[in-house]
Amino acid sequence: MKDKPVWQRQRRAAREAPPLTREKIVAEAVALLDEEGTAKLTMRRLAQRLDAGPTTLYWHVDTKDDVLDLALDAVFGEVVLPEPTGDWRADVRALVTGWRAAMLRHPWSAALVGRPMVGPNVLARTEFLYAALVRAGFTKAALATAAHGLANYVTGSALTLTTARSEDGLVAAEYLVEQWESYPTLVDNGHLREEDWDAVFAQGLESFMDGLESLRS
Amino acid sequence: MKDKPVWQRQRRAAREAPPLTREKIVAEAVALLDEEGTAKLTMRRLAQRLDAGPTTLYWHVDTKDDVLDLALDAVFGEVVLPEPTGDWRADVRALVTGWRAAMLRHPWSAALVGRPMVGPNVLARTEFLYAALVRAGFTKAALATAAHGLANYVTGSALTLTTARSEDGLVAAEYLVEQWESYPTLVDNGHLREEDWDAVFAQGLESFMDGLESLRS
DNA sequence: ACCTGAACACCGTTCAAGT
DNA sequence: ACCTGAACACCGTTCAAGT
Repeated sequence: MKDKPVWQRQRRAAREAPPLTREKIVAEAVALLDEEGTAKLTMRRLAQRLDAGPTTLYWHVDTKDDVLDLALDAVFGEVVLPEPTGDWRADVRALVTGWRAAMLRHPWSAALVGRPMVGPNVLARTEFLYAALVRAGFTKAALATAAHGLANYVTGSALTLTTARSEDGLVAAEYLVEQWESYPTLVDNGHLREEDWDAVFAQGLESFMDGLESLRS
Repeated sequence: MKDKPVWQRQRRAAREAPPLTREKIVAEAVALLDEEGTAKLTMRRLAQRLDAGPTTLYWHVDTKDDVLDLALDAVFGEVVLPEPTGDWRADVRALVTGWRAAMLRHPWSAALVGRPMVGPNVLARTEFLYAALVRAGFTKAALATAAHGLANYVTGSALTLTTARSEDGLVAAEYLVEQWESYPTLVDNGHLREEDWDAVFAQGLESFMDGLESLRS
């Protein structure tokens, strides 16, 4: 029986080296998004970076939206789950600060929040948030208010900040200044020209938690 | 001199009837988005609805993103600017409630907030918000905290709600229930299964404003 | 089980040309 | 001043076929 020609053996070896997995696809998608942003994420370009044919991805994933969902959940995987301390405000603060930091490291992520978030990493963090609030004495409507309010606050803050920092955002801020006559209060108070976003975030979080105190039972 | 043939005169008349304007384009875009959602908005389909060639829109608008920016600003145009009452909480509550309602009437709008919002309608509402807060005694960092926090709270709430109500959102909620063992607190407390979203929103808003009181000077 | 190429039905946008 | 059609350089996704 005749042996296979060299080329074929080389091809096989080369191909066996990196068997594509869903994990690799997601990791590469995150890298692509970090480097070039949402608009540049294409199934074809993603496949190219993985040395795969453009249609190969569809064996591991059903659709491009799947890739985005998985990438977003991967970002949440970076959020460390804090050790519960017994102080609900400390627990919430720790979680939510890490949550925001992860989104800021991946500026494309905040804008993806308009899709249902039921990935395991998201749910684990949300579970922690609920658990911390339950321990603090929030129940029923008050619990829903606190949990959704806090989650909305973090993601909203992250989205506002990444938008403001984007190229378009900086142009927009300059454009606003030119319109002092129409929007004096905005311009005089530096809307979109904030410098210390971290402090704004932290102060708002404390204020919100202050306001939630009276909802505990 | 020979008169023009009939067909030509008919064509002209027919064409002169609806001269395309940016306003008409935006109105039609909003209608299309309301009916079919963001994914279905296409320059070609939009043009078709306006009885125009696919490339005609580009005389009135530079890019598809322009259309989206204009459509989003149009939504904010529906938010009525309340009469200032002297009670800062009443003013903020009125503004922010109308703001949320407008976004809920156009469920696609919340997900568009990741672009810089410097349209005249957005800015007028934001100016009102800042002015109300300045009247209430917020300045500097406290003002930025209150303004951004409240804005993030509204848009975040609207986004969470429209996402939860979407087709994918309902599927996601069912999927979550199946995972009681992994996320007991979430499932037991009806995360994503909220019924009275209006109450959750209102209670969170009051809590936040409670917490902001101490920042006034 | 995993990967490929060809092909389908679309996209946004440009531009020379028309009226 | 406003509109058009043809054309370019892409898309996401399907599917029969390969190994």
